[in-house]
Amino acid sequence: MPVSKKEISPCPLDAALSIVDGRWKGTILWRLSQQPMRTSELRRSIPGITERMLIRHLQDLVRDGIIERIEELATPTRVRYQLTAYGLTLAPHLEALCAWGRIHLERTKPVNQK
Amino acid sequence: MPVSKKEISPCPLDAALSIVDGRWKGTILWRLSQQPMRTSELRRSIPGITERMLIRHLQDLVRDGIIERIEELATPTRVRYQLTAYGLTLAPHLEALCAWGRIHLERTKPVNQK
DNA sequence: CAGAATCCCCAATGATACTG
DNA sequence: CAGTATCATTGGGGATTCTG
Repeated sequence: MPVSKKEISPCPLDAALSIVDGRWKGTILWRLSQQPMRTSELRRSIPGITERMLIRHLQDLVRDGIIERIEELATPTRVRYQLTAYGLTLAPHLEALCAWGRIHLERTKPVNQK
Repeated sequence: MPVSKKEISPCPLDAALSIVDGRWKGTILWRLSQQPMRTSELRRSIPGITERMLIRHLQDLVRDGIIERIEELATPTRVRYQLTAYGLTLAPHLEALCAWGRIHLERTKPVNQK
């Protein structure tokens, strides 16, 4: 039986990583950890993402309790996404990784000196 | 042209996440951050992983400079893998995530009370 | 024992059109 | 604007076999 991706390893690191597992989740969380954003703002700020994946990932993150969906009252539907209190407990670790990633990018950059 | 997975987003968080992106990389790094291990030890300690993916992921991590491959002198080939100095700079962040993951698992556990 | 080489499937992602 | 519904594609990764 095909085991769903993260079930056979009770490794807590995998549990955490599964939250950000998805082509665009890292980027999305990166933005939202800076400030709450509306759906269209997110889409525009993430070049290349499709509407489908944006919504899908946002729903995943909502389901996991990391972000929350706020409907603003307006005639054209307006929705804002922002980190939850729980999401805020994860954010610092992602920021740390982010800082490491910056160094990693510099370290890697010279390679693509084509 | 199909953009290779992590190129279009210069998001440093994604850069860091790409390192641990792979079905078993989290688990592998988790073990190796505890202690250096031989290939067969790793395989035995990670139930479910196939030889193919173990080797593949190990090679990825070596290429990324996170771990290093040490050939021990012995008649039956013996290889040991361990974190590099660079990998050691990443380890603390993974451990932090790991700690968060433990909490997350507890938080999630009640759901699977089948 | 460590690793390479094939074959192949399916879930994740993309593209696109549609709804309230 | 936010979200849904389909269909097509792809590459990650599982199963298996082979080599030194």
